[in-house]
Order: sequence, then structure tokens, then C-alpha cells
Amino acid sequence: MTRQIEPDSPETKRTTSSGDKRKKVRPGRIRERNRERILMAAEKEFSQNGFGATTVQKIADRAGLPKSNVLYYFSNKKRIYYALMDDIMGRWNEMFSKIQPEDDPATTLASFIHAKVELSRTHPLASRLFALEIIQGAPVLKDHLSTTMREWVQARAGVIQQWIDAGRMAPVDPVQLILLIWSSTQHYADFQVQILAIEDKSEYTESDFQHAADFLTSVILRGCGLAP
Amino acid sequence: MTRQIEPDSPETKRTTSSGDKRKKVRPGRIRERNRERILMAAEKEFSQNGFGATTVQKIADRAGLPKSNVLYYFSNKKRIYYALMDDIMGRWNEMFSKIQPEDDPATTLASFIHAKVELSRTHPLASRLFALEIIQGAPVLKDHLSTTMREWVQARAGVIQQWIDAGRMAPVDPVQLILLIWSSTQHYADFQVQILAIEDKSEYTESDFQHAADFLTSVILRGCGLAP
DNA sequence: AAAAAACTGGACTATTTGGTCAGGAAATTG
DNA sequence: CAATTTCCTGACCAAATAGTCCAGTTTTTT
Repeated sequence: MTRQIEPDSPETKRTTSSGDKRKKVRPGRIRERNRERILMAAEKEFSQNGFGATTVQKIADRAGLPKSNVLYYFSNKKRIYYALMDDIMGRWNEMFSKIQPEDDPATTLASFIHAKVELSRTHPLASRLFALEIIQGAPVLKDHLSTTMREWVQARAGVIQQWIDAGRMAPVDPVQLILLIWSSTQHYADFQVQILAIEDKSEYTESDFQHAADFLTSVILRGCGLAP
Repeated sequence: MTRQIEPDSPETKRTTSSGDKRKKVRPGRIRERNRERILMAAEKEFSQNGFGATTVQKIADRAGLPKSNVLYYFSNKKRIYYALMDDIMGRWNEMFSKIQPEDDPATTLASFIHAKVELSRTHPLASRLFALEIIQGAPVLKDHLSTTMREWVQARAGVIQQWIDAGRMAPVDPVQLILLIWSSTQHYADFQVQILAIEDKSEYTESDFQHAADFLTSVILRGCGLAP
């Protein structure tokens, strides 16, 4: 996808295309690996402390690099943050395919729910980082929200509305439905600590996510008149 | 309710009971008014920047007081944060009454949803502050989550289970149901910017919340087999 | 009205922060 | 192999920060 997030100027000369992780580190190609390390460290730090309270030094320590090296790759703290946001939005964009009016509402919604829960499971840090950004007023992503993401939602909402008009599901507000799915799934990553505390567990198992996805699917589908 | 949050030592001598806002300022009772100003300013700043990135100076500026004065009322930054968390948990505790097995499931759930949406509407900053705390690992509230809040949820879940056993609603996981309601309602405060951007509005109206509450009620009740 | 308590605010400090920079190491190239 | 380009880093700095201190002022109590 195209890079849209970085407002200032290009972050640093990119010798290789970014975005594809875990590439086998070819000798002499330290660069990619370091960049990746920094981003992973930054994701952890930012999602734990927020942008303002994260120090470049802590990112550097976690990445096992000297601070000046981190600032060599990303000329300043904001650029690291932008790069992360970019990655996150990219991943989110790739994940969910188009939906068609001909598709089956039940299967489509179910697979959307599962995909979103899966995203919470596999990328909890990214999810939390996104949540922090939004809660704090989306200083970086505001534009993205009112363009790309808005169109994304409107397109899906349109199809859902067609399903409703065709009498294939109950008449519920499509945008609200998307928000409901979004929030209830996102929750499993963002409020992990709360859920674990309430359920008296120390960590999620894979089947917890399975269970959550099944629960959400059954309630929401029934709530949309798509199950008995 | 009892004050449980403040871990260190008592914050400062409290001459009057806190928690009750907007008391008419009696002459000479500057204290309450200043305390309140500071807490309101801090709520705004913390919920916008998180704990670490909020400076005492900014709180002071917003409260219209000199920094040293703020530090006179609250001996350090943490104490301000604790006081806020305390208020938030207190409000949350007061808000939701006990539920009984004899109650009607549909009405009870509906009024819970409405109350929670209402809380998002009237106290968005508190909601976001709570969300920030949880996302960042609940350093302050962790204990509270695994005791008070856990019991709160378990008690409600027990009643819901009784409803299910009595065949008064569909067999859904009660804890998951509470989480679903929690997350979907909380969302309206926490992700306000995202929702506004997606719906292309500049601010919520009262009827937006009404609409949201109605939507959630209808889908979730139907999802629990509590509506046709 | 005097003494005590509560409050105010400017000056100060030790520490931390983001970011710069000059020069050295390593790789690449001719 | 030498020249050139790329990559890396320790030392440094100006700005900002949480919190202290204390001398003075206002309010409350006696």
C-alpha cells in the first residue's frame, strides 16, 4: 500500500522496501534487521507508555542499540511513531477484503469477526498503540480516519444496507453494526489486563480467543436476525 | 465508598470529604474549589497525554494556579492521578445497582446498557483516562480489577446464569456478555474521534447517544434471545 | 487582636530529555 | 588497494521537568 502517514518529510532514505518483516538477514544487510528491531522495540514502548512518555533511550535499550544509532535510522522520535502508524494502517488495510452484495451476510460477518479477533490476538501491541492514538485525539491518524477509514466503513455499510433492503437480515444501522464489531473485538487486545483480572487468569490461551470469537459471532449474528 | 486507590500515604490532609463537585463556594472555602479545579484540569491533561507526558505545569496552567500551589494540594504528580482514579472507580461503583434473579432480564440489561452509554456521554474524559490506565497495563488499578471489579462482574454473571438456567434467555457466556456491553458502550467515549471522523460529524449530539443506546439494546437483547 | 494554621508564588536544583555533531569504522567502489 | 561513500557512535548541550524551599500573605481559631 502507499505510505501516507508521515507528515514531515521522508524519514530517511530507504534502501530497501519496508513492511515485509522477518526477511532472512543477508550478510551485510544489517540495516533491515536494525530497522526492524527499532520498530519492534518502539511498538512495545509506545504502546506501554504512550508517545510522550516514551524516551528514545528506552527504545534504544530495548533494541540493543545506542541511542545515536536509533536516531541515525529515524531522524527523530516522531518519525519512529509515524512509521509504526503506517505499518499498522497498512496491515489493517490488507487484512479485510472487499465484501459484495451477493455474499452471504452470515458468513461474511462471521469471518469479519474472526479476522478481527485474530488481529487482536496476533498483534495486541499494535492494537493498543492504535487505541492510544485514537483516545488521545488521533493527532497523527486524524486525516486517515476521515478519508481512508471512512470510505472503508461506508463501503461496507452500503453492502450491509443492501442486505437489509433485500430482507436478508434485520434492519439494524449498518455503521453502528460495524462499530459494534470493531469495538467488541478490539477490546480483547486493548483491555487484556482487565479481562484477565476479571477472569482470574494470568494469560490468554488460544482457545480463549476462539471462545470469544464464537461468543461474539453467535450473539451478533442472532442480533442481526441471522441465526435462530 | 471507601478510598482504596492511593498506595503511598495519604495524599494531603483532607479537611472536607471529596467527591462532591460544584459545591457552592462559601467565602474562605477556597480549598474545595481549588482542589476541584486541579482535578478537573488534571483529568483533561492526563486523558489527553497520559500520565507520563502530562506535566504538573500544564495542569497548573489549566487550573489557573501556580505550579507550587498545585504541589501544595497534592504533594506530587502521582497523588493527583490516584485521586482521579479513586473518583472514577467511585463513580462507577455508585452507578450500577445490584441485580436480582427475580428481575426481568430484558429490562435489566437494557437499563444497564443505557446507564453505561450515559456514563460515556457525561464523563468522556474519565472514561478515556480509565482506558489509558488499562491499556498501559493498569499499574494503579490492577489490584482493584482483580478484587472489587472482579466480584462485581462475577455477581452479575451469576444472576445472568440463573436466568439462563431458568430458560429466560439464550445460553450465552455471562461474563462475555458483560464484556460485550462494557466494550461496546465504552467505545463511544474512548474512540469518539474515530466515530466522528467515520460519520463525518464534528461532535456528538444527545440523540446520537440515544441512537447508539437503542441500537446496542436491540442487537444485544435479540442476541440473547430476549427479543423477537 | 493575637496566635496558629492554611495558603501562595518566585527562585532554585538535580536530573532527564530530544537532538546534534564530529570523527571513526566498515563497506563499497574504481 | 586506495579512495569514497555509507554507516555508526560517544560526547555534548540547551531545554524542560518534578519537586523543594521559604518568606511572605491570608484566613481561621482562640
